Amino acid sequence: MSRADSSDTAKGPPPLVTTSSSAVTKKAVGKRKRDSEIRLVPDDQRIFKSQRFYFFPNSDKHPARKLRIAKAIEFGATWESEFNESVTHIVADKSMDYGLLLKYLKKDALPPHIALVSENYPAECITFCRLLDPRQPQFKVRGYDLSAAAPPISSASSDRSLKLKPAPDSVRARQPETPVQDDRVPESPPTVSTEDGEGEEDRNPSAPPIESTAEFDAALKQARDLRHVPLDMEEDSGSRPTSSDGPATDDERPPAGSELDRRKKGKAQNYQAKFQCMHKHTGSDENPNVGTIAILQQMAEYYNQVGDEWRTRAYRKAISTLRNHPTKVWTREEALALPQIGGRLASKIEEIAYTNRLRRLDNAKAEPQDQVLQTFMQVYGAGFAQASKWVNAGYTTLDELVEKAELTPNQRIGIDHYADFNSRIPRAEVEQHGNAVRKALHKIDPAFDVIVGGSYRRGAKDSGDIDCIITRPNTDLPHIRQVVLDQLVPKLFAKRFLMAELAATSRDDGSKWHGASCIAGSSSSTGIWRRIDLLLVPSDELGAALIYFTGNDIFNRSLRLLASTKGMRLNQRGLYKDVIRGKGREKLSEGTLVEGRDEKRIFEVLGVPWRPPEHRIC
DNA sequence: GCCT
DNA sequence: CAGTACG
DNA sequence: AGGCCGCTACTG
Repeated sequence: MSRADSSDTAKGPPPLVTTSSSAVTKKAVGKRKRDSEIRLVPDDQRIFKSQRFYFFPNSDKHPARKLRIAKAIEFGATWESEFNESVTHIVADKSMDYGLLLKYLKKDALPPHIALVSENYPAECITFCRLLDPRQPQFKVRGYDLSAAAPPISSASSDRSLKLKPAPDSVRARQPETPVQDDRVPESPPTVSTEDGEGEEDRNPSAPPIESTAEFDAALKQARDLRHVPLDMEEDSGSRPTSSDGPATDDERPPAGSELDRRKKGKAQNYQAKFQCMHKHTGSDENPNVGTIAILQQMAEYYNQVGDEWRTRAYRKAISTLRNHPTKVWTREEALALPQIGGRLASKIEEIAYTNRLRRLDNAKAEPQDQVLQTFMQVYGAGFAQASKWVNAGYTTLDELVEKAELTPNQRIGIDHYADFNSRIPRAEVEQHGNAVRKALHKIDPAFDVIVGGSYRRGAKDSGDIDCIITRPNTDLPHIRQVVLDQLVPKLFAKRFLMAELAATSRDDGSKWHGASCIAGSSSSTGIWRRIDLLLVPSDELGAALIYFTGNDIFNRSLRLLASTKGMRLNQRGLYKDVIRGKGREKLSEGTLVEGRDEKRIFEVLGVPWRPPEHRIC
C-alpha cells in the first residue's frame, strides 16, 4: 500500500489542484465517507493535465457526477467552478443538450475552442490512458452539430482547440510528451460505445426517454436558481431542498431496467433472483464488464491463495453478477444496486472501471512468497494448510519438496506430474479418455453407461480433468462398485490406460474413484497424465448425479442453497423435501426423497427453469 | 467479501 | 478428526 | 453476529 500513494501524498497533504477548484474540491470530497480525499494519480498518468473542465450541471451534488468530477481531478484536470474562456472541455450530463447549455450560459454559440462532450468522456479517456478526440460520436451531446460547430476543421488542425487554452506555459513546457494527438485515434474505442447503454440516447435522438423530462425541468430550475446565487454558494446550500437531484437520480442510472425490473417483480421472484442458478449464462456474448471481471478474478485468486475462502467466494459471486449484467458498470452506486455486490466491492468496481487496474492487486501480486504458496497449492493433495507449512518450513521449489519434505503418496504423484495435472485437456482428448473407459466397460457388460460430465458436458473447449459417470439401468450401487473395482479398474491398469490411483472407494461403501489416466499412441498428448474421476451412480440417482457432476461448482452450491431455503436439500444422490432444520440450516431430519432419477424434474421441483449444461456456468 |  | 477434493 | 453446499467422499 505504499507505492502509488507515496509519490504525491507521502510528504504532505494532498496537492491542491487549482485555486478555483480547490475550495469546492475539498468540500465535495469532504462529504465522501470512505475514500475521503482526492488523490492525484502519478504525474505521468495525468492525462487531463492542463485541461480545464466545466461540468453541466456544474455541481457535484449528484453522486454520479460528483464521481466524474473527482476522477477527472485525480487525473490532472482542473475543475472550473464557473464558466470562463479558459475552459477546454464542457462535460455535459447525458440528460442535457446543447440548447439548454446555451440558454444557461446565455450564449448564442459555443466558442470553437471549447470541446463539448458527454458525460462518458472522462472515463473513456481514463480507460484509454489518453485524451480522446472529443468529436468521436460516442461523446456527442444532443443538439450539438459538430460539423457546424467546428466547421472546416480538418485533421491537421483538429486538436488545436485543446491547446488554445493551455494552462500556464510553464506547465505545458514540462510535459511535451503529453499525448494530445487526437489523430492517433481514428477508430473509436472498440466496444465500449456500442455496448454502453448510456450511449443509447445518442442513437435515438428522436425519441428521448420519458424520464429525461424530470431532469430537464430540474436543470432549468437549477439554472434559474443559480442565476441569482453565486456559484460557490451552491455547494454550501445543503439546506436547500435539492429538488433537482432527488427525482433526477433515476435518470442517471443506466437505462437498462434490471433494477427497475426487479423492483416490479413479485417479492418471491425478487428473492429467488439472488440465486445464481436462476440466471442463465449469457457469456457467449462479449460482456461489457470483461475488464472489470478480469481484475476481480485476479483478486479472487489472490484471496484464494491466502486462504480466505469467504472473500474468494464473495468475489466469485460478484463476478458472476457482473458477467450477466448487460451494460458496463461505471459507478459505485450502479454497482451497489446489483446482487452480491456491497459497498466494498462496489468501490473497487468503480476504481477498476475508471482506471482499468486496482492498486490493491498490484501490491498483492508483488509478494514473492505468494508465488511459492500458489505453486505449492496446485500440487494435488496439498491445500492451503499443507502449502503454508511448506512455505513456513522454508521450501521454495517443488524439487526441494521431493528432496526434504515428507510427502503423502498422492502429493508425490502430484509433484511428479505437476505440469501434467495443471495443463488443460483438449476437448477431443477428453472424449478419447471417455471412450477408453466406455469401451473397456462395455466389454465387461454392454449394459453399462459412461457419461462424461464436468466442463466437458458444459461444452467447454478444454477441461481440467475427465469426469466419468458410470451407471447401469436398474442397477444398484453395490453391483456397479463391484464391477468397477474388480474388473474395470484392474483392466484399465493392465491396458496402461490408468496410471495411478489417488482415491479409491472402499469395497463396501463409496461411490467415487480418483486417479490418473494416459492415452498411449502417437498423438501430441502422448505420455501426459490426466486427472480422471469416476462417479459410480445407481440408476435411480442418475439425475441428481448428473447435476452434481456437471456443475459448475458455483451453480451447484447456489442450487443447493436455494433448496435449503425451501425446506429441501439437494446432494449428488437426490432432492429431498420436508427437511427439518434447526439453528442455522442444520439438518435434523432426512426428509423424504422427491426425485433422484430425473435431472429435469429436480429443476422443476426447485422452481428453477431448466437449463442445459452449457448454461450452468456461473 | 455479501447477506440476513 | 482435519485436510483435501469434486461439481 | 454469524452463515456462506453437501449430515458430499476419501486419506492419514
